[in-house]
Amino acid sequence: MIISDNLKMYVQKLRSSNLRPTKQRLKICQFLFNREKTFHFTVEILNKKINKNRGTKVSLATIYNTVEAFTSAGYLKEILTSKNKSYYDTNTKSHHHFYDEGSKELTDIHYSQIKLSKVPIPPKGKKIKNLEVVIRIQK
Amino acid sequence: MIISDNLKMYVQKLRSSNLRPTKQRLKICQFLFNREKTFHFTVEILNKKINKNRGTKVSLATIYNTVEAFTSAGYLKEILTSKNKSYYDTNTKSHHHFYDEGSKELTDIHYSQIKLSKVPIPPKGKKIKNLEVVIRIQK
DNA sequence: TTTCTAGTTTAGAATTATTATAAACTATAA
DNA sequence: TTATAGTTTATAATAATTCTAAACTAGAAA
Ligand SMILES: [Mn+2]
Ligand SMILES: [Mn+2]
Ligand SMILES: [Zn+2]
Ligand SMILES: [Zn+2]
Repeated sequence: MIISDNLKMYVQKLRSSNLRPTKQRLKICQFLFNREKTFHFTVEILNKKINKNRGTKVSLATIYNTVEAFTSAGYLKEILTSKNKSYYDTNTKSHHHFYDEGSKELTDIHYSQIKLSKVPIPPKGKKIKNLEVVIRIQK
Repeated sequence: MIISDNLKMYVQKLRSSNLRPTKQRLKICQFLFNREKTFHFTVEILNKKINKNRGTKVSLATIYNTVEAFTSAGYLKEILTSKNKSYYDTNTKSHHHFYDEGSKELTDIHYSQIKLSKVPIPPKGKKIKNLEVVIRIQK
């Protein structure tokens, strides 16, 4: 197996978070992070894509474990949008989304594209943890 | 059984939506709508409250059916906030929420308390269905 | 008032997404 | 090379919700 440059990069990235660079994790890194644009996905989608072309299979449990590990490490962000499925995002910067109720797909909205000119003060003792907007759209 | 005035009102309300005024639905109406302030709940919470004091029990299936029927009829609104549990709201007007990640409770924010001075145009062919903000708070 | 029937309730089974378990495997430090 | 903690995996368990089908009932019609 030829170790490409970006593979070496992912090995470092994983090591820096105390995650061993296993072949499963590296395969998932390549798939998720070796791309230009933001990728939004559910575990179901990721599992299908990773295991599409036959070859060494990555188990569903490992897909779940890895998504959880990458989220904890800050490589992925969870987007709360749907009531019965978790969505994840390779764009970990603070930003907003369109959520298409028909196709069930998320699209990025750059943080500066929404301006909140009035925001209420949270109840005392509480602070705002997250203020990212999900705009629900449909045909 | 004495039929109180508000019970008669709920009978009409249900009939107007082609829902038969069964004793289960009326009990749930009394509990949900005979109050001053907004009530936010999950099916689990509603089930506990309705079946707290022993007496005639309403089955969990009926709680689910009724919440679904009331939501379709426009008497309840579903709030998408948590990844694995549905939240409902007796306040069906357009408004925003604080969601406390600790207590997992929703609090109303009046529609006028948040001002969005810049909102992106949705992709062509799509229109905005809902623009209600959930502000996640914690200690 | 009685009868009829579509609508409703219910217990329990099924489904879906996710998490837990525990045995087999493996990266890597010693 | 060996030891071992971390990882993967199949499978079981769990939690929320939906489905199923039999029993029940509201209310229209006879
Ligand atoms: Mn669910
Ligand atoms: Mn779940
Ligand atoms: Zn995004
Ligand atoms: Zn509310």
